[in-house]
Amino acid sequence: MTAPRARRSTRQRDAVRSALLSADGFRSAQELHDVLRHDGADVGLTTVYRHLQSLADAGEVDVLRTDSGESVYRRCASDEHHHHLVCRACGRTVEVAGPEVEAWADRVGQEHGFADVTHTVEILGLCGQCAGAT
Amino acid sequence: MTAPRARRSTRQRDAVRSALLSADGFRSAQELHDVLRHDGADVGLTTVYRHLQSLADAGEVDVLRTDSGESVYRRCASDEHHHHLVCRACGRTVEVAGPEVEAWADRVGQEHGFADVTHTVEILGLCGQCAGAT
DNA sequence: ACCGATATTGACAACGGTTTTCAGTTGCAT
DNA sequence: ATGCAACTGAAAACCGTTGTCAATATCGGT
Repeated sequence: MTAPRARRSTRQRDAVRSALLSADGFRSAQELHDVLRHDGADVGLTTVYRHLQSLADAGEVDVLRTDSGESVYRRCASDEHHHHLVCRACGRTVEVAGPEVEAWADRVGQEHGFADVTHTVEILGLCGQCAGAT
Repeated sequence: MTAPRARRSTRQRDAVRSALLSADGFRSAQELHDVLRHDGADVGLTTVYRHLQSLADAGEVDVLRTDSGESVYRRCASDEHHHHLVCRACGRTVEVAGPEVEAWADRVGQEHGFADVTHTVEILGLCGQCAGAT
């Protein structure tokens, strides 16, 4: 519960980071855990959860919630604020900017007297490959 | 698991419906259960979950996921596709339309070769009352 | 290189929301 | 009224996630 005074670099943390890097879409903690085990990295599931959380807190990874309620993580190329176009079938993800959406959300908030306005915007679809494979 | 062939009208289903109607924002299953019990309606938690799910499937109520991962439900005034401006503090909700956002999402999907595109858009903030009560 | 302080790890248990189970109850068509 | 299928709800199962805590690993100081 007490916050660490310094962050140490460990085999496990690096393993989680690299597993994220080798993924091309959002992955759940358990999926990443499986990948790591398959690669022989042998990192505890608890530890995977902890690092994902800490990386998310640090802004190194983006977090989304699936319809089933589980959290999925992704190391995004852009550090800027952006949104995602995600393939429902394979998880492939494209990072997209949407200046007009940002403006719209802020304006709507203001019009209704809301302060401290944030928003969540995600686009789902079937990517070219998955749509073709019908 | 087998789908019912007919839907019956019961005291419990009506109770859940009316509890939703008297709420002005999104409510969790457990909150609704508490309200019902407080009103002497005495409906089982399991039953509340079942009806919320069935009402959601029928499109009678909208469902959102909170940050903590729990589902919250609301009977919306509009049957049309719309989004929500929700107060982080009190849950008060305003239904908003966003034609430009719809267009933007569709365009982004198309540009990247995605088919069957849907989107989720929610705006969060502090409503006038809650922001003032700091 | 060695030490000691302390951050990290991981098996396991606990947690919280949601779903399933199943035996008893109730609505509704006949 | 009667029968059947839908409905109910207490309890158990489920599942992702977080807390516990003893053992271990890291790293700055020596």
